[in-house]
Amino acid sequence: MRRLTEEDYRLDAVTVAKALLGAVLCRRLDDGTVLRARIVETEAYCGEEDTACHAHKGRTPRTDVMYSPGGCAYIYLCYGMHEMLNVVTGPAERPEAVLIRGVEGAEGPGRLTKALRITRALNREDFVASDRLWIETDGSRPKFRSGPRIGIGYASKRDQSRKWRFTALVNY
DNA sequence: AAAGTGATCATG
DNA sequence: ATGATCACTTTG
Repeated sequence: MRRLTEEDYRLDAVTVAKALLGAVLCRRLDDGTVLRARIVETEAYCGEEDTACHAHKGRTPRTDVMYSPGGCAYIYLCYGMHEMLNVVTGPAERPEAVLIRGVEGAEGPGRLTKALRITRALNREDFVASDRLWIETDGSRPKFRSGPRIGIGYASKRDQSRKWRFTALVNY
Protein backbone atom coordinates (compact mmCIF):
# COMPACT_ATOMS: atom_id res chain seq x y z
CA MET A 1 0.00 0.00 0.00
CA ARG A 2 1.33 3.42 -0.86
CA ARG A 3 -0.32 6.76 -0.41
CA LEU A 4 -1.22 8.57 -3.63
CA THR A 5 1.03 11.57 -4.32
CA GLU A 6 0.51 14.91 -5.99
CA GLU A 7 1.69 13.39 -9.27
CA ASP A 8 -1.23 10.97 -9.14
CA TYR A 9 -3.70 13.81 -8.66
CA ARG A 10 -2.41 16.31 -11.21
CA LEU A 11 -3.57 14.28 -14.18
CA ASP A 12 -6.89 14.95 -15.90
CA ALA A 13 -10.09 14.01 -14.08
CA VAL A 14 -11.07 11.14 -16.38
CA THR A 15 -7.68 9.47 -15.90
CA VAL A 16 -7.79 9.95 -12.14
CA ALA A 17 -11.41 8.78 -11.92
CA LYS A 18 -10.40 5.46 -13.51
CA ALA A 19 -7.21 5.18 -11.44
CA LEU A 20 -9.12 5.66 -8.18
CA LEU A 21 -11.17 2.51 -8.73
CA GLY A 22 -9.78 -0.10 -6.38
CA ALA A 23 -7.88 2.48 -4.33
CA VAL A 24 -8.64 2.79 -0.62
CA LEU A 25 -10.18 5.91 0.87
CA CYS A 26 -8.84 6.41 4.42
CA ARG A 27 -10.25 8.54 7.21
CA ARG A 28 -8.66 9.03 10.60
CA LEU A 29 -11.11 10.22 13.28
CA ASP A 30 -10.27 12.53 16.16
CA ASP A 31 -10.10 9.55 18.53
CA GLY A 32 -7.47 7.89 16.35
CA THR A 33 -9.70 5.29 14.73
CA VAL A 34 -8.89 4.79 11.05
CA LEU A 35 -11.73 3.92 8.68
CA ARG A 36 -10.87 2.46 5.27
CA ALA A 37 -12.99 1.58 2.28
CA ARG A 38 -12.22 0.62 -1.28
CA ILE A 39 -13.48 2.96 -3.99
CA VAL A 40 -15.83 1.26 -6.44
CA GLU A 41 -17.55 4.10 -8.31
CA THR A 42 -16.38 7.52 -9.52
CA GLU A 43 -17.37 10.31 -11.87
CA ALA A 44 -15.23 12.89 -13.67
CA TYR A 45 -16.14 16.60 -13.89
CA CYS A 46 -13.98 18.37 -16.39
CA GLY A 47 -13.58 22.13 -16.26
CA GLU A 48 -15.54 25.21 -17.24
CA GLU A 49 -16.36 23.77 -20.66
CA ASP A 50 -18.16 20.80 -19.06
CA THR A 51 -21.71 22.07 -18.44
CA ALA A 52 -22.22 19.36 -15.81
CA CYS A 53 -19.27 20.66 -13.76
CA HIS A 54 -19.94 23.09 -10.93
CA ALA A 55 -17.16 25.27 -12.33
CA HIS A 56 -18.89 25.73 -15.67
CA LYS A 57 -20.15 29.14 -14.57
CA GLY A 58 -16.70 30.15 -13.45
CA ARG A 59 -15.05 30.75 -10.12
CA THR A 60 -17.37 31.37 -7.16
CA PRO A 61 -16.79 31.02 -3.42
CA ARG A 62 -17.94 27.41 -3.63
CA THR A 63 -15.98 26.41 -6.74
CA ASP A 64 -12.80 28.24 -5.80
CA VAL A 65 -11.30 25.07 -4.35
CA MET A 66 -11.57 23.35 -7.73
CA TYR A 67 -9.02 25.81 -9.11
CA SER A 68 -6.37 24.59 -6.67
CA PRO A 69 -3.72 22.13 -7.84
CA GLY A 70 -4.93 18.53 -7.83
CA GLY A 71 -4.81 16.66 -4.54
CA CYS A 72 -7.28 18.36 -2.23
CA ALA A 73 -10.86 17.66 -1.25
CA TYR A 74 -13.90 19.51 -2.57
CA ILE A 75 -16.82 18.74 -0.28
CA TYR A 76 -20.24 20.35 -0.47
CA LEU A 77 -23.72 19.81 0.88
CA CYS A 78 -26.37 18.60 -1.56
CA TYR A 79 -30.14 18.71 -1.00
CA GLY A 80 -29.60 20.06 2.47
CA MET A 81 -28.46 16.73 3.89
CA HIS A 82 -25.85 14.87 1.86
CA GLU A 83 -22.15 15.64 2.00
CA MET A 84 -20.51 14.99 -1.37
CA LEU A 85 -16.83 14.13 -1.60
CA ASN A 86 -14.72 15.09 -4.61
CA VAL A 87 -11.03 14.84 -5.34
CA VAL A 88 -9.66 17.92 -7.11
CA THR A 89 -7.43 16.93 -10.05
CA GLY A 90 -5.26 18.55 -12.71
CA PRO A 91 -2.89 21.51 -12.47
CA ALA A 92 -3.67 24.78 -10.69
CA GLU A 93 -6.31 26.96 -12.37
CA ARG A 94 -7.88 23.99 -14.13
CA PRO A 95 -11.15 23.21 -12.33
CA GLU A 96 -11.54 19.46 -12.58
CA ALA A 97 -12.62 16.98 -9.94
CA VAL A 98 -13.61 13.38 -9.39
CA LEU A 99 -16.78 12.67 -7.42
CA ILE A 100 -16.44 9.58 -5.26
CA ARG A 101 -19.82 7.93 -5.79
CA GLY A 102 -19.34 4.72 -3.89
CA VAL A 103 -17.05 2.64 -1.73
CA GLU A 104 -17.31 -1.01 -0.88
CA GLY A 105 -20.06 -1.36 1.72
CA ALA A 106 -21.38 2.17 1.23
CA GLU A 107 -22.58 2.68 -2.30
CA GLY A 108 -23.89 6.15 -3.02
CA PRO A 109 -22.13 9.51 -2.64
CA GLY A 110 -24.13 10.54 0.42
CA ARG A 111 -23.79 7.15 2.06
CA LEU A 112 -20.02 6.89 1.87
CA THR A 113 -19.47 10.28 3.46
CA LYS A 114 -21.82 9.32 6.24
CA ALA A 115 -20.06 5.97 6.74
CA LEU A 116 -16.59 7.57 6.84
CA ARG A 117 -17.74 10.64 8.81
CA ILE A 118 -16.68 13.06 6.10
CA THR A 119 -18.21 16.54 6.22
CA ARG A 120 -17.61 20.03 4.87
CA ALA A 121 -15.27 20.60 7.80
CA LEU A 122 -12.79 18.68 5.59
CA ASN A 123 -13.31 20.88 2.53
CA ARG A 124 -9.90 21.77 1.05
CA GLU A 125 -8.18 19.01 3.03
CA ASP A 126 -4.92 17.96 1.36
CA PHE A 127 -5.05 14.26 0.41
CA VAL A 128 -1.27 14.24 -0.08
CA ALA A 129 -0.32 15.42 3.41
CA SER A 130 -3.37 15.12 5.67
CA ASP A 131 -3.48 12.72 8.60
CA ARG A 132 -7.31 12.86 8.57
CA LEU A 133 -8.10 12.07 4.94
CA TRP A 134 -5.98 10.33 2.31
CA ILE A 135 -6.05 7.65 -0.39
CA GLU A 136 -3.85 4.56 -0.69
CA THR A 137 -3.36 2.08 -3.49
CA ASP A 138 -2.13 -1.48 -3.62
CA GLY A 139 -1.77 -1.19 -7.38
CA SER A 140 -4.96 -3.07 -8.22
CA ARG A 141 -6.63 -1.84 -11.39
CA PRO A 142 -10.01 -3.55 -11.54
CA LYS A 143 -11.96 -3.90 -14.74
CA PHE A 144 -14.70 -1.31 -14.91
CA ARG A 145 -17.73 -0.20 -16.86
CA SER A 146 -18.17 3.35 -18.20
CA GLY A 147 -21.55 5.05 -18.36
CA PRO A 148 -23.25 8.43 -18.27
CA ARG A 149 -23.08 10.52 -15.11
CA ILE A 150 -26.03 10.61 -12.71
CA GLY A 151 -28.15 13.59 -11.71
CA ILE A 152 -26.95 16.11 -14.27
CA GLY A 153 -30.17 16.91 -16.11
CA TYR A 154 -29.19 20.58 -16.06
CA ALA A 155 -26.21 19.94 -18.38
CA SER A 156 -26.17 20.05 -22.18
CA LYS A 157 -27.32 16.94 -24.01
CA ARG A 158 -23.80 16.43 -25.22
CA ASP A 159 -22.30 16.55 -21.74
CA GLN A 160 -25.07 14.34 -20.36
CA SER A 161 -24.14 11.73 -22.92
CA ARG A 162 -20.43 11.59 -22.02
CA LYS A 163 -19.50 8.32 -20.38
CA TRP A 164 -17.60 9.71 -17.44
CA ARG A 165 -18.97 7.48 -14.70
CA PHE A 166 -16.82 4.50 -13.85
CA THR A 167 -17.93 1.45 -11.89
CA ALA A 168 -15.59 -1.34 -10.78
CA LEU A 169 -16.85 -4.74 -11.86
CA VAL A 170 -15.05 -6.97 -9.38
CA ASN A 171 -16.27 -7.63 -5.86
CA TYR A 172 -13.43 -7.24 -3.41
C1' DA B 1 -43.77 9.21 -6.39
C1' DA B 2 -42.46 12.54 -3.27
C1' DA B 3 -40.73 14.53 0.83
C1' DG B 4 -36.98 16.18 3.42
C1' DT B 5 -33.33 19.82 4.08
C1' DG B 6 -30.24 23.99 3.83
C1' DA B 7 -26.32 26.11 1.10
C1' DT B 8 -25.58 28.58 -2.96
C1' DC B 9 -26.03 31.97 -6.45
C1' DA B 10 -28.46 35.11 -9.50
C1' DT B 11 -31.82 38.60 -9.13
C1' DG B 12 -33.71 42.76 -7.25
C1' DA C 1 -33.84 39.78 1.00
C1' DT C 2 -35.99 36.27 -1.98
C1' DG C 3 -36.50 32.29 -4.57
C1' DA C 4 -35.11 28.45 -7.66
C1' DT C 5 -32.15 24.93 -7.84
C1' DC C 6 -29.64 21.10 -6.40
C1' DA C 7 -23.46 15.71 -8.78
C1' DC C 8 -29.27 12.45 -3.06
C1' DT C 9 -31.63 9.04 0.12
C1' DT C 10 -35.47 7.13 2.20
C1' DT C 11 -40.04 6.07 2.61
C1' DG C 12 -44.47 4.86 0.92
